[in-house]
Amino acid sequence: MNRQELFDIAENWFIEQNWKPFPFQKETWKAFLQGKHGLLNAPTGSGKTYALWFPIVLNYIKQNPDYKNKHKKGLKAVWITPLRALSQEIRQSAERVVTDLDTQMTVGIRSGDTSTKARAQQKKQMPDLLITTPESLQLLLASKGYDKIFKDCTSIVVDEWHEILGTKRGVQMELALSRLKTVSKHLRIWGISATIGNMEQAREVLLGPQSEALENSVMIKANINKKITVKSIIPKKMETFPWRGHLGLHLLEYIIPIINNSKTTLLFTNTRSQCEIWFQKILEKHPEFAGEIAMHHGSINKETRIWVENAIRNETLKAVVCTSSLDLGVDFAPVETVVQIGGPKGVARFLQRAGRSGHRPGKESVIYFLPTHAIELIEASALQKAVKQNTVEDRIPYLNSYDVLLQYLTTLAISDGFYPNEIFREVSDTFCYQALSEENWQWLLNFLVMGSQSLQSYDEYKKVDVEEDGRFKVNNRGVAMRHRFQIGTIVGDVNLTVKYQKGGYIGTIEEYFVSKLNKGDVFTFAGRNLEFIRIKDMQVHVRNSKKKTSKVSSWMGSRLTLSAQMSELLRNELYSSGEEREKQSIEIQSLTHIFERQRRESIVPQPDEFLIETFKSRDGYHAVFYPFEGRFVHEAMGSLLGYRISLLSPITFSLAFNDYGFELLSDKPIDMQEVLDNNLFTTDFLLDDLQKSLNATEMARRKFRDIAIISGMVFTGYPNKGIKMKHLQSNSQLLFEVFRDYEPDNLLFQQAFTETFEHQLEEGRLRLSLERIATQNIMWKQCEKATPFAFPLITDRLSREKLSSEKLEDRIKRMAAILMKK
DNA sequence: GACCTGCTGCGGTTTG
Repeated sequence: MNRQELFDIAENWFIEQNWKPFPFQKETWKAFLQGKHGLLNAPTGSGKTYALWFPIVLNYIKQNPDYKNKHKKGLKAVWITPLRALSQEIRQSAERVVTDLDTQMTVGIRSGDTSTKARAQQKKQMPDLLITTPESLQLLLASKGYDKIFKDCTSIVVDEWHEILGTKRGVQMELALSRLKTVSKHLRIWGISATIGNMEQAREVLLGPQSEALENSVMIKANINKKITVKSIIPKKMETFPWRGHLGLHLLEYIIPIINNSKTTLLFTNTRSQCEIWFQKILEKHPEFAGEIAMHHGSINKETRIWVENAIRNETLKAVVCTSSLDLGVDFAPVETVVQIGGPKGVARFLQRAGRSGHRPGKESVIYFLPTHAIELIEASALQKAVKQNTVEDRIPYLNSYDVLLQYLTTLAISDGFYPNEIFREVSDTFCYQALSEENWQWLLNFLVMGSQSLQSYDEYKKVDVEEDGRFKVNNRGVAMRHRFQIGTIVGDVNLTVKYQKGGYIGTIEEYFVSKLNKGDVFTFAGRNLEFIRIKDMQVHVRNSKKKTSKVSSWMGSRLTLSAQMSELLRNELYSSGEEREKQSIEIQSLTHIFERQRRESIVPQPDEFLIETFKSRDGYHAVFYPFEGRFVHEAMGSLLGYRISLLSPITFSLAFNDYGFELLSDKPIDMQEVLDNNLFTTDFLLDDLQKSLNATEMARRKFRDIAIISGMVFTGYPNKGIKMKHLQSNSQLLFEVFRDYEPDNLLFQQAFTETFEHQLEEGRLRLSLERIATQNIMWKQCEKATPFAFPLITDRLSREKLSSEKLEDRIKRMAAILMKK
């Protein structure tokens, strides 16, 4: 069958379905059938699965003209999804293509949800088309004879590539692909990605920089312009609208008509506790919604979440309060309206959420933005622009993640073993390890065989043997077993399960929250009021309570920072406040009185200006700086500046920071003129000063915990045996200290610092923003008291507390105490 | 003078 004939089949199929073939699908089939690799830039709900299942099956037909009589069994294509929950839908589209084209191909899913028995069965006879996760793919690479499984695999599709690109799961994917390129001789690699800023780089990471695959590849853009309408909720009485805060409850009544006027509404909150509070408050103020609204976040029991998802689909719910747990996942056609409560911190996240509504081709997406404090209205205005200009963030790929590489090498060593030369070539073709030196490679190999220099006398770190023919192989079954348990790069927090005494799981909660509770205390979780009874076997036993309570479960998640794009948009909106009123957005207009007050007491900076405010209060001498660069950069810049000032004359500061700026507070006045004269914002010796200024070691220590687990140095325990937090924490800490004292050139130890600077403190952005400040005029204003801009910062006691090592130790002690009790 | 903080995701024998 030639290509044209195949093409006709496909086209007819589309006509029969009464679907209009989108040009991008034809384009994809064409490129695929020509043997090209590619990256398909298409949003969810655009028929992207058909765009690839089709050519995959057509290609099989092409290679087996007699396919109806003689079906050739064996794995032909692998579809990678980062979310197990998406597998079913992907399977359905595959099955439809397979049956409609009248082949006998089989479709299967392999993930953590697949039973052990089914997995074993599956390995004996692989389905033709397999849907799986990055982790399960690695587990396949960890089994003997994996090369035979993948020998005739012709295609691998990485779905939602933008989601995993900037994560260690992405690195894991790069490594798997580097192996499969060799094992599967006729492999086509395709990625599917939503629009991101660095689309070209996304392709490079997927296929390998300077690789043959990249040369023989295409980028296909679906160009489906979705109409998105953003509506900001602007309080009628701005005068009483708070300057700070994050819950946004004072605007609760504004969303009631929105919920009433729409079939189904999703309310996105930024944190799980915020989600709990909003759910509770809506019901409290509007009991008529009882049974019609629900809640969804990552700590709620899975069954409940699935129930909620289905209820959305069946249109039995009016509204769901949720966190980003509903960002991705099953498409909810009935969702008409989306509300974002509080700043989404990034444009992509906002668009993603907007796209959850109006999920039908040609339908408009509507998203309401509910600000939680005054300055967030500037963000609202910025988001309006962002949507118009189609701005989106980059996803920055990881570089040199030695921990993931060590895990991967161990994976290969427990299956068939590997020859270093062959694997080195493959690995150094990936984006992540393109700069991997021969010397570091040797270090890693040595680490596998000997443990590191300082761990040589401990046998548990000697995992891999070198065979006579030079093959690296794990021969210890215990090592192999434990490694399989621990494949993956997601290191979760240790949580306790919350359940009723007579059974019935409600969800998970952090130990630190429970540690604050006493027997009989009532707290809100998963929308219920629960009475705390006891902790037993890592479980929190509770019973329902009618008592009122103000204790709402909270979790210590990672903190979101304003993205670089959002920051820039925000600054631009701020500058626009100086323009004529007609040119301003309604959000900026609504802030007029705040801007006026800010101008009265200080200034609103213009593009060429950098604002510093100083004033004195009961608490001491305040110096507030406004780079508008997001909290991470401010944390770094604040400590950097504090350190540099203290070099001029001894002085101690406490630091506070938020997304808009940072504050140095001291009991002595700062000689600001001296600060300005000494050019303290310079990028010279940046890294060095940063190291000295903040507790980089403490931050790195926290990063190291993940690295130690991913690289396999610390074992997280057997399934269902309960994880001993104490051990986990202390083991990785112990290793960290050993390396710090005896082996500072250890690559994993160093990686902890690299990750701290690049990912936590965003050194690159810090540098850029310092350079920007260098070109601006410094506007130093000596104020009487806190200005509207300064107010949120100086009252932010929470961010002022810098994490100290004592805190961590306290935490471990508490944990140990709990473990001892049981 | 305004203030209830901190997301998501996966995996859990193999081999004879």
